[in-house]
Amino acid sequence: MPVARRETSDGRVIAHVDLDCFYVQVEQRKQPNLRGLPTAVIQYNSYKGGALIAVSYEARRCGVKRSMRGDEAKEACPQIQLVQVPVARGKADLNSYRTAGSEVVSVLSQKGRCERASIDEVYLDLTHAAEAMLMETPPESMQDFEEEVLNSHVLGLEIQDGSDAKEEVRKWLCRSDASYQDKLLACGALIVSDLRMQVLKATEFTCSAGIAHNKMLAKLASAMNKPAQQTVVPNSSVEGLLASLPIKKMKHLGGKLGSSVQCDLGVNTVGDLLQFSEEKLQQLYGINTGTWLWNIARGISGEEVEGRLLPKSHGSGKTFPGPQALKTIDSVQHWLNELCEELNERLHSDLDQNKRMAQTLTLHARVYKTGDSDSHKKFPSKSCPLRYGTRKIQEDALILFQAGLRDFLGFCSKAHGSENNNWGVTSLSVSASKIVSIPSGTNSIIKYFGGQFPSSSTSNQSLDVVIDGAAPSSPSGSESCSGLVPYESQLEYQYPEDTGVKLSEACLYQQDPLRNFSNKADDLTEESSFMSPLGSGDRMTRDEPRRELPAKDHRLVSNSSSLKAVGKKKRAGKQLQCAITVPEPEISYLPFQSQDINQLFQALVQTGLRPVLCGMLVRKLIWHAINVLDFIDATMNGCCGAFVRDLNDMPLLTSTLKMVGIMSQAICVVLFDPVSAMGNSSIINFFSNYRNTQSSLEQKNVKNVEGVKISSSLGSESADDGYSTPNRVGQPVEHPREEIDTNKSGCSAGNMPQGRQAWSYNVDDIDPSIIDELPPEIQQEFRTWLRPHKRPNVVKRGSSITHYFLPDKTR
DNA sequence: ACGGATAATACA
DNA sequence: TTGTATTAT
Repeated sequence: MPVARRETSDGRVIAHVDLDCFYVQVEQRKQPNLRGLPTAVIQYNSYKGGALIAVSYEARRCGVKRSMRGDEAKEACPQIQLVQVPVARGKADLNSYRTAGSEVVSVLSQKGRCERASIDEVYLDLTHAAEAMLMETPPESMQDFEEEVLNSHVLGLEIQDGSDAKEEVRKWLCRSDASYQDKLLACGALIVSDLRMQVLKATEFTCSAGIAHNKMLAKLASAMNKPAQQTVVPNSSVEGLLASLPIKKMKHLGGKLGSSVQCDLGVNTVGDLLQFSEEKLQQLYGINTGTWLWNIARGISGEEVEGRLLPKSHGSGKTFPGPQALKTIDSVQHWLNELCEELNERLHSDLDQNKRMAQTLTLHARVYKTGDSDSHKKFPSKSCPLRYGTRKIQEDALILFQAGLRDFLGFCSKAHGSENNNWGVTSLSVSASKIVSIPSGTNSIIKYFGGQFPSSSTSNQSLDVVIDGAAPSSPSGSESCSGLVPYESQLEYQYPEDTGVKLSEACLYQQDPLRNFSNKADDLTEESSFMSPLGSGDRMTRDEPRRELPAKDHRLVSNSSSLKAVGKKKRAGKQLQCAITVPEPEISYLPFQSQDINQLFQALVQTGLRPVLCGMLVRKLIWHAINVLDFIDATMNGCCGAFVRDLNDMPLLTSTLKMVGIMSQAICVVLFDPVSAMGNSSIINFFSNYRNTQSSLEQKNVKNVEGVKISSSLGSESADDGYSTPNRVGQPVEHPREEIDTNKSGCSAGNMPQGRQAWSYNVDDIDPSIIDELPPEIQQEFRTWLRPHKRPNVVKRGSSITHYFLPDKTR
């Protein structure tokens, strides 16, 4: 349910744009001879002519409906042209539609904030553009209008019989006695019609649109006149519209909730909800949903148009209906491999094109169980940190599946090989989520404060980058993972602590038997090596087997302007030495070295910004640092990354949450002063101040956490992956049990060394106006930290460890 | 258990 | 937090 916000800030101009039968249009653009013909897009030709997923308006007029089968469609409309969805790796490949959708977005995102709501829908916030037009060139001053805008539909505008609709629309658009809001909508209509023409020109796609004062109404309106038309919803027509709008037509009410509402309250239309008090609705449907219902009955919807042009997750899935159900681990592995390959491809596109990386891998499956009583039990979804590289994703996905299967089957079933007659997989999907931008944001901040950091000038030298060829990758291929591996044995597998270093080194450089067979492009990224700043000895000098580095692979070539390649050997002793290979040039981060975080904070304070803002900046920097390390880890499987992985690479462990705080600390220490992480350092001291505030309960938690850590070398290790071997270099962190934060410790100034100001802060106490002090290009990012979300339905459970470094997104 | 593949979001 | 459920196209 959307956030139920009460404010009726409805001077806004919101548009919803919807591509008409989008997949059909994409195919028709590919094959122009299909234009104007009744056409449908189908996938999987095999069964009953395939499933219809898009139907042209010509075909709809013939009575063809989506969710018909290809055969039925032929029956209803013999002339229909059926086009198949492209197939890749044995499954539907929707990429052409995704890119076509992006083309449209790039046109539509020009006149205001744009939210890509789905592959073929966007919301636009055109408030500013409309206001500007009203100021500069109001419709009433215009001589004539484009034909297109005169085709708009204006809800509630009476068109007399025999009168000219376009003339009526023209008059409505330039009514000088209209309300301010209506005038804004008129401007919106002009803008949207112009945008739609631009879309047509640039992409050859037609779309329909709704223009209203909020998202909900705009969405309703865009569906009212299709295809290739637009509809305006003036305030005056809202009441009438909702009064006759069936509940189920409303977004979010098309399913069970809508049915309940109809049932419980005995209502049919949205307007019928007007008679119920907000309290009543809340009492029935919860605080958020109740308020939301109360609002929509009045045409109120405070949802913001999110400025988001890209998807928040990527997924690849396939169903195996009926007889096609997968009955063996091997077949599951085969399909997982295909799905992961596609996912990997898309992740790499996203990385290349958008500089984003996903952090979580999730596996979903539908599995039936024959015979057993609880055969309706759902197969559990499982997730783990996402490591980049096809094979890693494939391995992890299989492990996740096996873990899920183990849960699903319970302990009853013995693990016998790969043959199992008890179950069948009817659908598989892998998805990648928690996508973050890689640290160009840090860069932008640093640039903004460029040169203002005292003594932080070690700059590039502080991060020495080694460009190196490949090191061996996992020998665990398909074969070592086949068969049902008992989950417990994976979990318990561990390396002896004291031999950690040697062992990992040995593993790291062992010859990979599969290496010569690797020929996939992505292997380049997963096989790159990464040197630890903490590792003993200089591994770079070892004459390990090395793959030639193709110069053309830009992923392995760093941009020397921001990252210095120091060759194979240079190790400057005590300075931070990170060997980093970046997937793209341009990536630079932390071009300074801070002796401790507080110094950074102080440096920021000296720039004149308010301390609370500086605290946010510090956090943001560290937050990006975390991303960097994840990135390094994912790309390199390096030793720095191993730090993180020790703490983080625990697929399937639910106690990961507890680790986050400690992980953050480890990252911080490693990034800022890894050498000192081995001994005493100002950072350690800095953090040790927090130990005092630690409660005994928290101590207990930490203890558990450590226990978990020791026995949690799950996943890659079980796959005998030299890279993923926990690369325990000495003691990971000197004081791993230091508390990270408590809800209120917030960092009282008394705890601060030398009585400096605290750089921590409490989001609740922040005056949002501080953001205005920031440069515009950063403001937006910070705003999202402060944006209040919804009232929690339940009282927040007190978690003793808050995320010290992560921005508090929930207020 | 053929409305498939994919995405977002709310909630526990 | 992870995992589940709902909704939509």
